[in-house]
Amino acid sequence: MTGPPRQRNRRGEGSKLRAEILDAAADLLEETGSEQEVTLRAIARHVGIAAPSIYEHFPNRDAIVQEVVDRAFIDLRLALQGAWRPETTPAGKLQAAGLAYLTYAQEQPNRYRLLFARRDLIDSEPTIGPHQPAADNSVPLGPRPLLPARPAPRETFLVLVNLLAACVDAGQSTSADPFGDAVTLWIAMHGYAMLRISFPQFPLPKSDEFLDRALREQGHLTELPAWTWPTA
Amino acid sequence: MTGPPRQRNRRGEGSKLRAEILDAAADLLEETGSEQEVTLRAIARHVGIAAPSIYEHFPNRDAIVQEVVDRAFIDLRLALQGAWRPETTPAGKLQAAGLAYLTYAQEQPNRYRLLFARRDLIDSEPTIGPHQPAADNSVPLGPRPLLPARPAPRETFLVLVNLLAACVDAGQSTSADPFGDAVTLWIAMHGYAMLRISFPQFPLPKSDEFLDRALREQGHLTELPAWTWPTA
DNA sequence: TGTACATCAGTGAACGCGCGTTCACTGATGTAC
DNA sequence: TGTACATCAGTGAACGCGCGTTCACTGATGTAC
Repeated sequence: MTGPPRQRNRRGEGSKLRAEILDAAADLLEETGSEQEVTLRAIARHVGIAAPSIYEHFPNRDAIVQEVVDRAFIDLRLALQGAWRPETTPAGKLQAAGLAYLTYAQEQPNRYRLLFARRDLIDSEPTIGPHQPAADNSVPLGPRPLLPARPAPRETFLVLVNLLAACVDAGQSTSADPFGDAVTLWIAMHGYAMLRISFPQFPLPKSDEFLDRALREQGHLTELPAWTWPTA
Repeated sequence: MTGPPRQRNRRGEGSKLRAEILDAAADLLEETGSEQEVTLRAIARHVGIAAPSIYEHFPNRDAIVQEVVDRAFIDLRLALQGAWRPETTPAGKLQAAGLAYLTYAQEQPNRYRLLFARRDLIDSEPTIGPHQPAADNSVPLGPRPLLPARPAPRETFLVLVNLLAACVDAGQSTSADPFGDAVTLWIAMHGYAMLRISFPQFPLPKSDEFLDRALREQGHLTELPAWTWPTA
């Protein structure tokens, strides 16, 4: 460790260091792009503390990474839910959330990739729900029982489902299967986001154009607001 | 190292070990799912040799991983190109290649993920080509100059472009921009493949249904052969 | 055909490194009286 | 107000481990004569 010794937190403020550790881990992850490089000692260096100090706040290295991933999913969900103004129409909300999704992936590519790369998350992720029969639009969108194991991915995806269902209710989408169409929409957005991360030089369409096309073709949206702000 | 000592190769057959090393590295990668776990010593253990023996055939660990990635891209391209019978129509070829793509990703998920996860590949991948004006269908599909740095990803993608352009020529696609539409098709297939890998339990559509929908909507195919073999 | 020797595939021991984790500790902060 | 003491945030040294890489070597395979 270099530099002047760190000012110690006062009594009762030990949790400040906990937050600093998590921030440092998230920073390191985004910088290095590799979960393996987020070592306990690298985190400690980044915060400016001795490595054993971390054990006051986390039982082991993996607990830190786990919490970083959970926070990343929550941040993504909050980004989607905070993307629109309250008075916006459902279609405008879905459009804004979609752009927020692509923007999140583009601005924090390594964090976004990590969301889908954790083996434990992959293995434990339960079925979100069966395909709903397309007879009516009554997708079970209310509060579902939260399974204890990592609800974050499910909750994030359900934002999309709910928004699309709201479009149907408002007559702005002709989707007969909002759940299934939200899945296809997600596939398109994920594919776009991942390819853009993997090959930044590849001539992908612009994100707003791609998103509008996906909303129309995969989400069966019939009315889409014009873009009023510039996108990449 | 355990077990009986390995039978040494005869003179002039040293390159057999080279192939074994590459195979072992590919196996390890698919088993562990993590590039970092493909250590030089783990490879040596898997082959049944002493670790330094590898240096007879590769300058260092990274050269092995690099070659594994290159081979994976080539294998994917060969899988696409070997997917159809010679007498198949262009639309049938594209359909078969698309299914081969999704199958490759599903059967070798970690290998597929690695294709898109190498930082050096990402940074060095040059622009494949600009969007072509949609005025005519003359996408430059002939042999392009192969840039020395990692042509494998480009060549693989160009298989899709060429197949879609052939569909246009044969009147089986109304695409006005085969290059751009192949990009969108690739986005859809990549999104499907990656989500299926990340969340095997998630209720995605079946791969043949998804593919046909993508071929129609993204590829503007007008005629699609019926599936004559079962898919997952 | 026999033998001395060169070649070459592969080995074993060792190196320095960064890692996660443990342990006994230090010294400033706050509290009891 | 002063002082002894408990608390608690954080430290420094050390551990065993697996890693990539190096080095001098071994011993079977093939060749020259």
